[in-house]
Amino acid sequence: MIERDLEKQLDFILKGVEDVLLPDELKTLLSNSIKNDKPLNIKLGLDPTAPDIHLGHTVVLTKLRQFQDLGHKAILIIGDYTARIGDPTGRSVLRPSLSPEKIDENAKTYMSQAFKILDESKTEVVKNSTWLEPLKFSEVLNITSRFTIARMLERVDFKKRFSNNLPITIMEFLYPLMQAFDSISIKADIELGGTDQRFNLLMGRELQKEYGQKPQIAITMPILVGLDGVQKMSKSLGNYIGVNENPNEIYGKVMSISDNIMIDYFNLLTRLPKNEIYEMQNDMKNGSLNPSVAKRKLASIIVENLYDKNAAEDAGNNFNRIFKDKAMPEEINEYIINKKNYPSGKIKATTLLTESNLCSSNSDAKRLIDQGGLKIDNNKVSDINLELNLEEINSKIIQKGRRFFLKLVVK
RNA sequence: GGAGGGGUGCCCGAGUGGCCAAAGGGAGCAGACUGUAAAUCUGCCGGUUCACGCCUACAUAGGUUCAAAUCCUAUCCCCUCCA
Repeated sequence: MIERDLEKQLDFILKGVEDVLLPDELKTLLSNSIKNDKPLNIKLGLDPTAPDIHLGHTVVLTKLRQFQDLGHKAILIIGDYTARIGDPTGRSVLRPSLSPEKIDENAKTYMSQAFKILDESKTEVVKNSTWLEPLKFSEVLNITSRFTIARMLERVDFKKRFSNNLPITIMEFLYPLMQAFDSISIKADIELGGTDQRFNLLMGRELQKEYGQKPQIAITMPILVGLDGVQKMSKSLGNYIGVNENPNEIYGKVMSISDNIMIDYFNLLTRLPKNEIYEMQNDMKNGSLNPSVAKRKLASIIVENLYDKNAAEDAGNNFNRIFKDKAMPEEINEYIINKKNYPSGKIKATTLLTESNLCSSNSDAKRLIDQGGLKIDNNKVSDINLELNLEEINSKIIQKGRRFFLKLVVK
């Protein structure tokens, strides 16, 4: 079951990672696992604080999936107990705590999305309330006695808050310890996390040592840049691709990323071998590979990962149809016009655009027409004041720019 | 508790009485180009109007002025320093 070739394993494991603590230990760990044919416990903890995930979150999931592919055991920890505190990482204020119901609800949607990446049949899912809830206070004391305040304050978030006289609750101090305790409970060999998790991952090592376990290897993954190519992918910045978006949308959004962040995406979001990615990079550099071809491949892989091969193919075809052949997509949303609302039997083109939400205002609609961006049944409209006869436009297709289509239905 | 700085359009940010619907950048939209929804270039980018204009807008509420984002007063919020 386990990939026998150590170099091959390393090749996949190290692809795209930000940092490994410690690389030498990782090597021996892997070769022992191969020798004894014993899969490693790969830990990934998720706090179900946000219900929706985007590609940025899948970086670490993809890495975990890669471990699964290599024959290791993925253990996904739902931080239902830790979520009650909230990870203080990157926070300058105390997180509002979530109700257990909300956490449960989040966890469900979170999981269903995470399993688009992970192989569900090979994933062990556990809630950390399983062991954190029944923990005795004496045990908590035992854990806390092994760490000092100074050690905790090494952490930047805490240090900043402390020196700025912002409150840090003792509870928050406990967070990294709880996460560390998770590692003990499942006997983690390797824990994955984002770069910001570095401190927490290290705590796991320390505590494992204290408990006489072999300390875990910590592997951190870099932050994924968003569609703008500059800032990190995040929902609030609007530069994200949601895991639940439809295939066409995902495909198109991937095609809209800058050529120069493509390789990062290949490294972090696909499971292609390192050398294949390297080759593509080279070929693009020397001109033998057109970047658009590579990007199509990327888009297609990402859609396939989240859906399936067919969806990826369809999305690719759809993209060709619209942007290469400049034709219409296969499926077009309908927009229903209610005759009753237009007793004259006519509707202004601008009104239609705003009513259907293609444009945000009449001025916007006028601008669009003015700039030559409106087509009705493939004919460019250039008259701002154009009035359309309801009978005539039934089942016709209006197009805004290159990407937005609506099929009119007059009822 | 004291001292100071600040709140501007979707975001960042300039503007300190009229030339301000408000520089510049980003995002967004459109056009050109392109085997890319890449890059690049061009235009647009509060609402309404064919247009002149009008309306709404620079934290909130009042006020001074022919005229305020800009001055005054009060209120709310944010930040920095001191205690």
